[in-house]
Amino acid sequence: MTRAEENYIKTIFHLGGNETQLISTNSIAEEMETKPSSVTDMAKRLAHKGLVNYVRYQGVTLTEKGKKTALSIVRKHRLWEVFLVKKLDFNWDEVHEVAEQLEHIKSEKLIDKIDELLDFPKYDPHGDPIPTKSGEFQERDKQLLSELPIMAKGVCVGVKDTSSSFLQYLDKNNIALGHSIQILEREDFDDSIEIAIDGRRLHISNQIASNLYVKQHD
Amino acid sequence: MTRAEENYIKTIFHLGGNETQLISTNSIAEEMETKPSSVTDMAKRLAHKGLVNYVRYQGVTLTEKGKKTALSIVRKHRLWEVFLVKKLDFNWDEVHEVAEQLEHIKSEKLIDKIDELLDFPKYDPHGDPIPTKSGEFQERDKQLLSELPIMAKGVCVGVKDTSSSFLQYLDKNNIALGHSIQILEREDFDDSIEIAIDGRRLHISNQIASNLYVKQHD
DNA sequence: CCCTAAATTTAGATGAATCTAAAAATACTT
DNA sequence: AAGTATTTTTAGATTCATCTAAATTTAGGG
Repeated sequence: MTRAEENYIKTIFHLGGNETQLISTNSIAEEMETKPSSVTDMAKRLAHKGLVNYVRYQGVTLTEKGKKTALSIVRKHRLWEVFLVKKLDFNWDEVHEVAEQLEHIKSEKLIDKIDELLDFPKYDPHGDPIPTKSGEFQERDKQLLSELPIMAKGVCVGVKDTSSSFLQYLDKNNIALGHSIQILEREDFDDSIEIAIDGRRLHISNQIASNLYVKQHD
Repeated sequence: MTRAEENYIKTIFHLGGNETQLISTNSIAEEMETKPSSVTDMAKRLAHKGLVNYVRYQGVTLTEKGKKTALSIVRKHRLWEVFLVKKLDFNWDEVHEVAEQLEHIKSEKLIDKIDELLDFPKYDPHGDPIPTKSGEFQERDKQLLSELPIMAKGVCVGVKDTSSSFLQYLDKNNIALGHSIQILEREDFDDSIEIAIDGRRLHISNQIASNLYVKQHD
């Protein structure tokens, strides 16, 4: 598999690879910042290799083989992210681009050893689950903070946006995975919310709240 | 820089990149298991980028910029090899291909952190020196075991051949870097030698002896 | 249900990296 | 010094991954 092929497979997976619904060439192109015509070309190539089902003018879905490939890449990406944070003291906002390169290293032994060195982590630094070696993978039970009812409590378990600027905002405001959050008030006008976190009160916009995942508890 | 360009620069360096003498396209092609015509093409491209001096029908040498690039790649390769052996328990005969991929990862911070994690090693698992971040690099004082005079003693400091089969031969016979070796006898007929190592006596062929580096002592 | 707008694909071009086969330059040899 | 052998380069083709511009298909609105 070439690097480009792997990147397409990964993108298709992120765009809904586990479902049966077709992913449009346009959405792939947008996500990858490339042109739809390039996606069409690649869709044919991937279909030829048995990694996707391609229906002209409709879109693509991953085959079983494609899903397996995607999970293996996602596994590598997320394990490398954990490695960078835990072993090399990278901050969680600077791991993405490097992991983007490391995920293409071809050595089963290498990634298994990294997994072992990290003591088989279940989640990456952004709270996303890490597929197992055998390809098991389950989304965590979570919801967006913006969807939590008023007065409800939850633990911060992940982020939707992983951009540097968002993660740095969270750092600056001392919001980290594992923290408990309670929604105190919701402003009707702009859906901004007042939260309690770590004994502090904080006012955050809806844009922030709709990029933070929490797991509700009582 | 593309991966192919980096690989050419690295090969030219290994073929005598520090000297002023021109490296022939043929020797590069042979080393890289590619065709001379491909090398010619790439030589032009690299010359255009200011990484090599290319003289038609004569060969190439690295420019200062090319040397700096080569040292940076060699540094990455050797640091990754140390990482694989020291942190992930790879054997020294299985690190080469993986390091060959890892050396192309583009992140200055990553390699500096790896360097730090390993406590700034000076030599890779095969005894080759690791260039510093600033590009300082000096070959170790060493000679081939086959060139040591009779009764002379030396410490094993490196290997010339890094193939799996050679390294596994050394493992099997308990010859490792750091061991002391004395030459007891040399057979005129085939230049094989009898050595003392670790209080054992061992008979080794000239082919083995001429792939093991030692530093002579008294 | 037709017609336009949007999405998608085709056709043709480009650049990187490679190859083969033929031509050119250099090196050897007598 | 001439002729042959070797090395190196050129020319032309191929594959991957991409693009632009034109053509085609699908979808939505009156």
